[in-house]
Amino acid sequence: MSPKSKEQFKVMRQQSMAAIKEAALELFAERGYAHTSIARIAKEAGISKGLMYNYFDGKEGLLRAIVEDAIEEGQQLMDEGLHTSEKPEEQLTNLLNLTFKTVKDNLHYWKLITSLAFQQDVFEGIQDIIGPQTMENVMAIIPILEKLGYEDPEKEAMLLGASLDGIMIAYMSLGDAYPIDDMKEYLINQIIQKAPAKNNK
Amino acid sequence: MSPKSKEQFKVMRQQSMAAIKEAALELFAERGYAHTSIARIAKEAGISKGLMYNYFDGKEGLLRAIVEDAIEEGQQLMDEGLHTSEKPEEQLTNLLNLTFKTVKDNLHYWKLITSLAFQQDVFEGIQDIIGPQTMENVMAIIPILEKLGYEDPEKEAMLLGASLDGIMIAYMSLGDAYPIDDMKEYLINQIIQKAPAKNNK
Amino acid sequence: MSPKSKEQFKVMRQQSMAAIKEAALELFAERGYAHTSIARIAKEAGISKGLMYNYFDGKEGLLRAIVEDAIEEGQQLMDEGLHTSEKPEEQLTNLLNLTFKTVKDNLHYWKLITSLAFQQDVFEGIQDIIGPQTMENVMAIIPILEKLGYEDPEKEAMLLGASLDGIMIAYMSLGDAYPIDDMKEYLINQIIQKAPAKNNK
Amino acid sequence: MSPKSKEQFKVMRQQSMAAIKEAALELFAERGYAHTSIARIAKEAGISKGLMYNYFDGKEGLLRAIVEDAIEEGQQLMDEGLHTSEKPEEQLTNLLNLTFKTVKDNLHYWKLITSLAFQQDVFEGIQDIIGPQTMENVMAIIPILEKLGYEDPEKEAMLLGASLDGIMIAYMSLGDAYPIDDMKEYLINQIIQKAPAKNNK
DNA sequence: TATGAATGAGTCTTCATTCAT
DNA sequence: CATGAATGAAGACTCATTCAT
Repeated sequence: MSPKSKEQFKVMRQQSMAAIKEAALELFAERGYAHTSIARIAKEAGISKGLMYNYFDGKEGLLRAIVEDAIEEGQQLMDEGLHTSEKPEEQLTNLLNLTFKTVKDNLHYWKLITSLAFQQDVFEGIQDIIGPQTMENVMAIIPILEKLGYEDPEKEAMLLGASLDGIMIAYMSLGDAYPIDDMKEYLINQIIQKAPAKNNK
Repeated sequence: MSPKSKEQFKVMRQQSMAAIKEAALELFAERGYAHTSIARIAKEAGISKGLMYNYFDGKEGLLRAIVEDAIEEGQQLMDEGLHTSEKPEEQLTNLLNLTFKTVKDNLHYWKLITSLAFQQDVFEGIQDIIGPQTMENVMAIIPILEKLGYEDPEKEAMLLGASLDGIMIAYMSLGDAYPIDDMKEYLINQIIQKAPAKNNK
Repeated sequence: MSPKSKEQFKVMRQQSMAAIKEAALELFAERGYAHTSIARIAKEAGISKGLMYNYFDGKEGLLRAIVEDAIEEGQQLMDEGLHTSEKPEEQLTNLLNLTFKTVKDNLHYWKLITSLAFQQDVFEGIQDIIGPQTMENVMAIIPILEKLGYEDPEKEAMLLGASLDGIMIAYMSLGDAYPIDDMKEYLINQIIQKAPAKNNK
Repeated sequence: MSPKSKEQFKVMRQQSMAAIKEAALELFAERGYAHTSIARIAKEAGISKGLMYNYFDGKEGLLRAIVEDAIEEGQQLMDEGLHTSEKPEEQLTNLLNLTFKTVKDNLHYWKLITSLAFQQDVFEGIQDIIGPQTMENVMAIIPILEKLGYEDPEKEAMLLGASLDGIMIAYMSLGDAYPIDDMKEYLINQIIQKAPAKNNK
């Protein structure tokens, strides 16, 4: 009733929601959305099944909330990466380094996102969130590639986006058996070296 | 005196199996394995639920049969592509053209295969079939890239494999909104052009 | 069309029916009626599922046919046992020896009959066959026990019947771990020895 | 603020479990395990199909829980029967009276146990519970028979066990048409009378 | 706010039986 | 007479969701 207890409730609410999302994220990513039960999530999060329905709009709503979090976080990091330097080589290097770091640090998020990306059995709302975001990321890279002298920076950006997706998928599938750091270095080098250099007056 | 001949039975069986696999392939690819019910497959294939169990070892067995078909077909095409020319540029061009054509012609297969490739909720046996096959395809490209003068053909092959995966995924997600043919041309050109040319004499 | 082929058909018919009953008996006895499928019986008997329905009235009809065979055979042996001697001790000994031998030689039959005897989930017709037969066997022993001097031969016959049932069940459950031959000797001795001796002159 | 208390939940659980076990016991005993469906049990118990799975590990788990209850109860009564007197005749009389009373009072339990005892289509775990228990009961009787002067108390105990089994089966099959009380009296008398009397100085 | 008992629709799977040939 | 493909009803089991407290 008192303002203080309202504040306390809010904190508890946040904690519970975070716990639920964290548990669900890990389970969705590792075992798949369909094979993860609400009961299991609740158990892992240390709360009751019923409580989940106080905070999220069912299982689907929970998934949506997680995906939205992931997108938001991804966007923030992408923005940071773009504003660290003026030199396109460094911008690109920073951006890719950041991308790889982010994926490695938040493997659960990316496993989930990627697996949802082309699962048609997932609720439509989710696809509508993921698709545009990918587009945006590609768009952000175009100016950098332009400055590097690429004649067709749109295509190169799309190719880079596809390569990144492919590398991430391999990494997610194979785990540490995949030489992701070597691939990162190789990818960055290739993009910078094959760029028409003279443009860089 | 006149029971159905063995030949007749064989034909019936093969027709039913084909109908079931065809219906299941489309549904698995478009709606996902988990969200496709046996009842739906049977309805789509025009047979009863029970008949599926005469031919396949449950839902999982059906999936496995479909995947094995896909792998087998993919392998055949890959082999063909490698033996059409001696020039590495042509070999690569042929191989990639063939790959893109195959994927476009058998979109259901590839959607399914790709979606399974990093779905954790799928049975282990399936993963064990898909993984090695991908490896083999990458290995087959290494010698071609070597002849093209690449210093690190293994890495370049892995990068190419990843790029292909990424392009295919985008195409599968976005459909004809994705300029897959342009991407193919661009990819082929890039790989050939950025190859250390002098090696070729 | 010719008489000869009619005869041949009859022989084939008998062979097929016998093969089916034999296979079904073993499977029913060892795995239970409910857990034995028609498909399995047909496979074991080396015939097709459909053929079974030419000879028997479904799964239940098959069971009934087998039980009737068993009852008939049991009755024959019981009759033989009664007419081998005039001395009640020998009659009893013969009868029990024969009973034990029959059960051991036709374990499948007796396992099946006994398991059916107090399974309420079995079709009513079956119970109606088994119950009276048991009664008859008990009745047949009464005169022997009377001659042995028992004051209450009906009760003693019922007790003997119950003991036999119990021993058989233990043997069927435990197999050769149960000392059935020792039990037989012991049972026969007990019945003869505890009989009021003076009658025996 | 006021969720249901743990105590309340516990009561609810126990009520539901008891209702389920009670309904299942009766149905299993009267219609057989295989022919009793979960749906029927739920209907009879007045709960939903799903609830059963909250408390028991499937149909088999339910059966096991019931059997374990029966075994436990049986063991308790057996222990009581042994400690009421020092005279072997009275001990035996008490034990058998108690056994018959228990069976009559808990007919469902004993029908179920007995029918399971030699049903091959029942899960192995169940057999492993029933077998040893039967053995124990037989062993407990040996010392009493020894005191009564039997030369071979092991065999006599096994015979007694078998007779009891046989009587119970007849009673279970025929119901009140079987003179179970007369049989009890007769059995007790026979065992005591045929015992080598002089031992009893 | 929080709990977890209860629900019931939906799923996979089995199998006795039918039937065209 | 003989086959085995095909059927479909029935059963066990799962799990997202609701609700009384």
